[in-house]
Amino acid sequence: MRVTIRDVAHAANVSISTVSRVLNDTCVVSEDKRLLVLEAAKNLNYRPNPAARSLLNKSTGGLGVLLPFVSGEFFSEFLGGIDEAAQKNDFFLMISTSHRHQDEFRAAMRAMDKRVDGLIIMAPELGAEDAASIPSLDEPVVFVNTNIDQRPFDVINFDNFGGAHALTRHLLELGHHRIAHIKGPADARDAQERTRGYRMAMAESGIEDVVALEFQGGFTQESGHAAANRILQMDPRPSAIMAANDYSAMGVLSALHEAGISVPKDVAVAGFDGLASGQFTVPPLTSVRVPVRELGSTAVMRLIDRLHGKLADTAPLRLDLPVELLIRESTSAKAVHGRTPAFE
Amino acid sequence: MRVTIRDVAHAANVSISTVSRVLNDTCVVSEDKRLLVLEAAKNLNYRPNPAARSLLNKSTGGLGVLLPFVSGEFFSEFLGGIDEAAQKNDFFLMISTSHRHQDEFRAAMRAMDKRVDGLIIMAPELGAEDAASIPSLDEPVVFVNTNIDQRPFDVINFDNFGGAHALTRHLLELGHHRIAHIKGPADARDAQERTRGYRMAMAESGIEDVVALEFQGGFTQESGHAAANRILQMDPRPSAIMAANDYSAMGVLSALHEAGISVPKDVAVAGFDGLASGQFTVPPLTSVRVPVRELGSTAVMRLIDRLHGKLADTAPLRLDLPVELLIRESTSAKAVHGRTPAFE
DNA sequence: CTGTTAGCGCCTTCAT
DNA sequence: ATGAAGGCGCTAACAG
Repeated sequence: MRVTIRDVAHAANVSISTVSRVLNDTCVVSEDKRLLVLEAAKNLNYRPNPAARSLLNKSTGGLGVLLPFVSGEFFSEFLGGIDEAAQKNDFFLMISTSHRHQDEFRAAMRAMDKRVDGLIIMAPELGAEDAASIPSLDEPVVFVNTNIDQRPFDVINFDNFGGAHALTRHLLELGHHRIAHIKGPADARDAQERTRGYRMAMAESGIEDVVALEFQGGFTQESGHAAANRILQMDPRPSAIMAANDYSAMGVLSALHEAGISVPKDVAVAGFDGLASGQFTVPPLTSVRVPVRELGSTAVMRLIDRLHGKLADTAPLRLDLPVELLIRESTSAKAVHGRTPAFE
Repeated sequence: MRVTIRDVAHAANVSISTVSRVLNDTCVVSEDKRLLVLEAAKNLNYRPNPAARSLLNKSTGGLGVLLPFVSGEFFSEFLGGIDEAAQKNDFFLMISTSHRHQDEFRAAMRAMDKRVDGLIIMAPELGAEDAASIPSLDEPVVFVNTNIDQRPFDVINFDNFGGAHALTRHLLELGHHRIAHIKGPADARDAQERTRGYRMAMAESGIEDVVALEFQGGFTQESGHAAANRILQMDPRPSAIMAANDYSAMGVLSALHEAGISVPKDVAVAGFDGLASGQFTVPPLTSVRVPVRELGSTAVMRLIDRLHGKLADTAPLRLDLPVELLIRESTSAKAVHGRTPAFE
């Protein structure tokens, strides 16, 4: 933070406004002075101070991303999509995590405030109270994988309900009736939607009392492992397990392996998310591919459109990205490939 | 218009400086005015503008992270470690990627400049020319997983050489002699170190002409797959393959699977990085666990110490974090099943 | 075309 | 204890 525009002006024997004009190419400057300025700036290794600039501009050139975690395949892919789109549009990225905690969520919001031009928020567990505090920000916000029904924000989600419905139907069509379901975190709306899809498909098949088949999980491998062990104690034992996400399903696989139970012969297993590592499990995991990367890039593009004022009085976006059934060996020795049946 | 300190001062019937003093708790203010200010600030939802503040402070409260990619298990875990440590110390995070391209690397450096108080840079492919341009920054820098021999920066690496050496010895001790090696990107120093460890162990075993056993890879699954197919055409065929990282090794596993070759019975396979998903491959992958998460948090702590001036005239850090051999079934059936290895 | 001037929002001496 | 005034580095009027 040492060499300023003033130093450059002095070195080039011009005024500071001329320097500014040359560097921003904001109006015509005589060629000789232009070169002089460029030369001086280069020699002095001058780099404008973005803080000073954004004090005038009211714009930072940055996008904020607030999500539960940065690690894990799901968030990692999401960030990849965000990063690519942001870089392509010359925005820098500020990233914060909530760890699904309200206080960290608020702290992150505070930290991003005015340091970025817009926010992308993923908070599946976001309660109504937090949602209410969001309009206090000046920046436009795009929510992803979050259910904010009542507010005028752009919202981009996956078709969690449709995917879970299709996945459950897949199991039903294989002849399974007793399909246990391992739920995600109770407060996460995406998890709730998946459970809803499960229940709907079961109900459509005339299967009552699914509640007895539902087990609490937490989107983690450990929770899936624990739930599987509880499921194994049921009598009669379910012939299939549909976990709310792939990590849980991987926990299930390891629990079944430990118990000497063969998949899919004895018990079929399915996950959700379509993580790349699901190809490498034993056996490869049936799942629902959600377009995580695309979710990120779509959110960035939408946000940038808003920032450019292109969407000034457009109605808030409400988009559910389509998901895709990935049938692998964990449910059926025969692997097929297909899109989500239209359930809208 | 956004609400400024002036609005608060007006609403509370005090001067701007009083507001500043109350909000920053910078000197004693009479209790009644204090409450007045706090009240007004709350009512107006006043949030100080960080740009204006950092113009004076010359500090932003942020850390920059520059790395090749954000997605993938390796970078994802690294970011997790960074995020945790940064959050604990109330620093926000700016993240940019180079995709291993020089121009993107420089663009990212420019974007971070002055927007953060310090930088963590992971650039295994960093050439001497780029290294030369780095001192032009005013912020302190900690390099991770990067070899910058000649410059006075803090550098934290893994013991790539030692890990590769130990891993190769493990294969040699299992009785393998013809051990093929799939290298990482030619310009990546961490990959080079791993290759060096491989060569050293081979040489110590009296095995000459290893160059014929080395194949170019690129740290990706696809490159590992392609290299494996080339290896399979060798005559005599190597009995073991040591890949420069886990992703390559997973590509090898799939190529061998396609070719109907059994692992580890026909060919043993080993990776490097110790990714979590290596537990789920068929068979589970022998690897070298590198403490990625710890690398991130250590770098943050070191950087913050520098920022606090605690390390004013300390010599630059040069630290190699220890790695750990993870022996799984892809090299030795004994690891999981408790059977005698077939080679003996 | 170019230089001078007035802020952007805030903190920090200075006075009072 | 409080208010007024002077920048931080930069851009955007406004004159010349």
